[in-house]
Amino acid sequence: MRMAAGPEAKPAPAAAPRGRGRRATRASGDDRERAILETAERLLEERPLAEISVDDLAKGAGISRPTFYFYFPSKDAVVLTIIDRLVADAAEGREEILTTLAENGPRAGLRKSLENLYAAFRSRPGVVRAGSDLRPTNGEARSLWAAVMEGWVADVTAVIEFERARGAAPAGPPAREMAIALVQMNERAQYATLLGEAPAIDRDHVLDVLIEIWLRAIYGTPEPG
Amino acid sequence: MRMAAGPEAKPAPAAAPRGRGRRATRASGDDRERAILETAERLLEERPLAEISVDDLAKGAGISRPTFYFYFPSKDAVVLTIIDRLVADAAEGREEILTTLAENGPRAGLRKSLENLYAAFRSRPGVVRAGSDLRPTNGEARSLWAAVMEGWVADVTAVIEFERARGAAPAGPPAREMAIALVQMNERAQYATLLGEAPAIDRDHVLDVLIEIWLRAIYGTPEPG
DNA sequence: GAACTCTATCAACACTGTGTCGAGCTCGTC
DNA sequence: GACGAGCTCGACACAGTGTTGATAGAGTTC
Repeated sequence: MRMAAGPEAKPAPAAAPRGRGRRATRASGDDRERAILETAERLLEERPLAEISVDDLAKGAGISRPTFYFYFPSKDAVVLTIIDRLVADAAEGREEILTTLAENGPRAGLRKSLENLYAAFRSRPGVVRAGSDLRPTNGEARSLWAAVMEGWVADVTAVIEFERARGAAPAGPPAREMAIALVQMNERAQYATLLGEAPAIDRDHVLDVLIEIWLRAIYGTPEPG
Repeated sequence: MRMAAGPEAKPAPAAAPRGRGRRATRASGDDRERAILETAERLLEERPLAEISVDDLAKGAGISRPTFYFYFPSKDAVVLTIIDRLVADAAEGREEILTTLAENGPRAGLRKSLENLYAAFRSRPGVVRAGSDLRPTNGEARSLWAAVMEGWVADVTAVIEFERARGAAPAGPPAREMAIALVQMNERAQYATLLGEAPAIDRDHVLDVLIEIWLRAIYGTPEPG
């Protein structure tokens, strides 16, 4: 299986490489590129990635299939471009989580951070699903998501360590491993809810439930009897 | 996209319908069917499902591609058969979780239940990955897994409600929604660890970390400062 | 022991989708 | 007015799926 996308190792003279799209240019065909991306976003909200062909994208953008390949090296590359942007959007409004927590207190601060984080995702479930669908077959999708997860894990690890250091949170498992579990829980639970999966937490409760578990996991010690 | 497998609505006279495999028979060709399943299991530990073709399965079982279709309606059907069995294996040794908890106490009981639960999965990571890879494109895989999750969620919901009723656990979010989040966390974290994903909890710590979070989530109340 | 049936087998086909090649069009500019 | 760069697509080669139809053998049944 060929690894999709990535600018060719061809000449590509001047002009900065612009993401996963066309081989460095600035001419008019930018419209086409945008049309392809918009078609993909639209179709992804209608049906899963596996049911969208390169031809669908080409037709949707008003070009032929071979012409599609002038703009993108594969269907995957289109989706990866869209995901890139989504992830960037999600990261954008994000403030330093430690600051948010300090300013608002644990519960409200956590809620603020997570609400902000998921805002971008909630509006494009189809894109989220596509990204998830891509991971099994596409190494680039895997490493992109891995990097995103790693970022969140690092943040949360810092929070846990900070709270433990100032005596607000009790000792427990290694902060990083707790952080991984919590971030993964959020990923999974939010995804299930967003895509309307089988057992899933109700849309209006997800954050409440997840936050409560985070707080208990980080600040609480069980005294089971 | 055709929905894979399922016994045909054809005549199929006597003989109980035997899962997703051949159209009801008992003749010699059982060997072939087994050979296909074994080939699939073997190849899945070598490479992902997407890189295994029907031809690979046929060749591996010493038959031609059309003959494969005599035994299974599709590649997906083969994988679903394997998953069915894996899930059955996993459910097999399982005892009533409430009993286990009552007998061993929360921490040890939970550990015992989860250890037992994951024993079957740990030995066949390739099959687990295949099941996961199948979900995006195969509705049957989705509902099979949904049913499995639903079973676990029901068990855990019962545990939480029981512990709350007897005063061992404090009130909190609806038991079922907590259960969903916790079960989903386990699914995701165990999967990441089993498949050696990017940020993942260390193999030797997963259960410890997950159990600690479960205990704190179920029995603990945070008093954040 | 001829006719009949039912399992099992595969060569050849039809189809869908991907990605490539090469020829050709349309500009701006030298 | 011709050269090159950006852009376009018809036609191809390929890989994979699922189907059809013909056939071989094994096991009744009369």
